[in-house]
Amino acid sequence: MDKRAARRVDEMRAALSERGVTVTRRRAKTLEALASTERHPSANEIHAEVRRWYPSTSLATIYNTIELLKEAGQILELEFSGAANRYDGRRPRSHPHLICLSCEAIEDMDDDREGADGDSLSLDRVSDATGYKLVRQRTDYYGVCPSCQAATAQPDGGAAE
Amino acid sequence: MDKRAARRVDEMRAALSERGVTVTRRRAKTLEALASTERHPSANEIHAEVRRWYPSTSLATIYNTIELLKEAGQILELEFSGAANRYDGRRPRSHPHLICLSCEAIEDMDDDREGADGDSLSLDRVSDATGYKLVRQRTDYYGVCPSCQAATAQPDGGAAE
DNA sequence: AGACGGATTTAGAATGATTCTAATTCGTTA
DNA sequence: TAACGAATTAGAATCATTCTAAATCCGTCT
Repeated sequence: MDKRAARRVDEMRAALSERGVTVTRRRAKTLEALASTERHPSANEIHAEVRRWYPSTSLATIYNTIELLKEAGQILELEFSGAANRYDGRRPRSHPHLICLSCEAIEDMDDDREGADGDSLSLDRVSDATGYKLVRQRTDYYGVCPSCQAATAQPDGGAAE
Repeated sequence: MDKRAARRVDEMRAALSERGVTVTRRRAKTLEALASTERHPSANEIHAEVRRWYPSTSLATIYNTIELLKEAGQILELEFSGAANRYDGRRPRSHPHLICLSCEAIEDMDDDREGADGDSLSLDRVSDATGYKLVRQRTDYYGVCPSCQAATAQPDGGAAE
């Protein structure tokens, strides 16, 4: 686990403790799984990871922990109807994602130098304009990622279609 | 059905026919249901509407028609994991929505005078910046709509919290 | 150490939207 | 009318998520 992930785990831990939630060993592993990947895992993938340490862990426990993290505002849930939801535990504030329709990869769009509150500013502006009391936003771009494009490219390498 | 809805139904019809899809009576009613409401109905709601004319209509037929419309780029699908998907048949191009977490209403955010291609410009820009071949985007704002705020307001009507 | 109590966890059942399947019906054309 | 392909139906299947009741864990007190 790199330094950034460790810092993130500490933040999540603190946020949970603050709400009176015990951070059990399984929960700790769940936090680690979330903090140490860029891949936006599904509940199943987190489950598989936690199971490597605690093989008896039930999927319900993973969902339970995810729910607690959501309540604490420490995780971003990306909903899909056909497929499993995906989770971003590294950057819990709303931010845009790039979603590959071919390989289902999900990438953060903003780079790491996110100055101040770029996002919430916009939330506030929209709240003012619409009268809604907004709490989060979702912005996602759907398409085909560069490596999937390469994988399906024509042999002649020319311009597409 | 107002003029705008009628025009929209014609567009959808044309788009389907162009692809060799027969527009049966059930399908026509489905188009009408989609074109004549601002409410972003779920498959179930569309089903209920179509059933008023053709009571034997199966839910599978609705999903089938939705699929055809998606392929023709004539409908916007808003996915949710816990709840049913909602559909926007009036404005099939990507555009932002306001989603009320309390009453589940979904409102279009842009007003009607959408000049040219505000959206796709942004899609192109992001495509260039990321190398993705993007085909659509999703932008949604989640919060509590004005009328739900009013419904839960304190009796004294003072500033919140 | 032993007992207690509340929180956590488990396994499996329940839920609900969506998709699939096989059989039936419909519409058109000959 | 017969025949064909497309559309439709009812119900089963799928699958992520949530629920439930029972079992387990863990810290605390005796």
